[in-house]
Amino acid sequence: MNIKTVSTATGLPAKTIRYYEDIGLVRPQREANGYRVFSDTDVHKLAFLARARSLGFPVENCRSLLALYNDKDRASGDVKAIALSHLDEIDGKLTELTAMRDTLSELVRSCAGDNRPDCPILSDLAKAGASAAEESQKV
Amino acid sequence: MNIKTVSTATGLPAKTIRYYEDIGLVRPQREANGYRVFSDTDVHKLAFLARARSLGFPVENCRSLLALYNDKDRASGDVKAIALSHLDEIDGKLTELTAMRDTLSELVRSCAGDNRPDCPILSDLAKAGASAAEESQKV
DNA sequence: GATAAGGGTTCCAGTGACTGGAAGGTCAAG
DNA sequence: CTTGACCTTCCAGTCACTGGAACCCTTATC
Repeated sequence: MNIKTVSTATGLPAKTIRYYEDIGLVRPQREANGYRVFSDTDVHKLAFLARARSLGFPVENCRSLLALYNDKDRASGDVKAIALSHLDEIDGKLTELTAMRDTLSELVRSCAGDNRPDCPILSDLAKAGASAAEESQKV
Repeated sequence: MNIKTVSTATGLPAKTIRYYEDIGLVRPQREANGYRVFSDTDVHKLAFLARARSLGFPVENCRSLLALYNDKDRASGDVKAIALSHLDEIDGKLTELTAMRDTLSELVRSCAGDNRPDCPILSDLAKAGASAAEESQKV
């Protein structure tokens, strides 16, 4: 299998597949002409990676997950630990994004959005107490 | 005002403030010794930027917002347009992250997380139909 | 045999928004 | 005169690709 076929099969851009080889996630064979040849195992690995990435796992987590997948003596606890910490990460981002959306949608709601210059959005951004200085106090 | 003071006042790391100067968001004066001197206006600008960034606006949006803020003949509609498109962006990310979290928390829930190797998380990642190939079909 | 289309290859640079670190200049206090 | 806390610039690294240039290989067609 050449790279284009694998790209179509896994949904990963060819560039990404080459990148994954660069960082040692897959090691396809080479033909005499230098072309990569992917085995079914390679394709399976890449599909695994694509799925893990689509769940937002960082590449280094994907590497660990792949290693665990290939380790028949693994403990599912190790896998779960990675997943849990990633879930935590996601929950943190969700909290942050939700706060942003709430603030922002309120600002958008309150802005006339016409030809006049008065703008509650800009007023909010400029208002003294709202800077990140206070945000950082929280931590 | 020197950079440390401004950093404390705005909550922005000194490195970030220098970076903002690099990309032309602020233009502090210089003392004879080469030190940056920030006026109240500079500090106000930086606080504005900090607040806008904390709402997730990309730096280039911040630049536009700052320009609109300084333009007394602005139309609030221009501000609102930027905010709306950013809100859209955020909503997209929220949707994506929520989907990830739902999938992931279900997987975590179903995994024993003990010393045995059986792991529904890995099974899911490895399962054929779930690759990003199908995800990309949706688009 | 020339050529064009559609593969493949490598390598370099850029993305966003910083962040870390090295190497060195400045300043006030003791 | 030294210490320590400032300040400066510049270079490299982050993350996970992505774009593009420059070039090679294969197959089909003229």
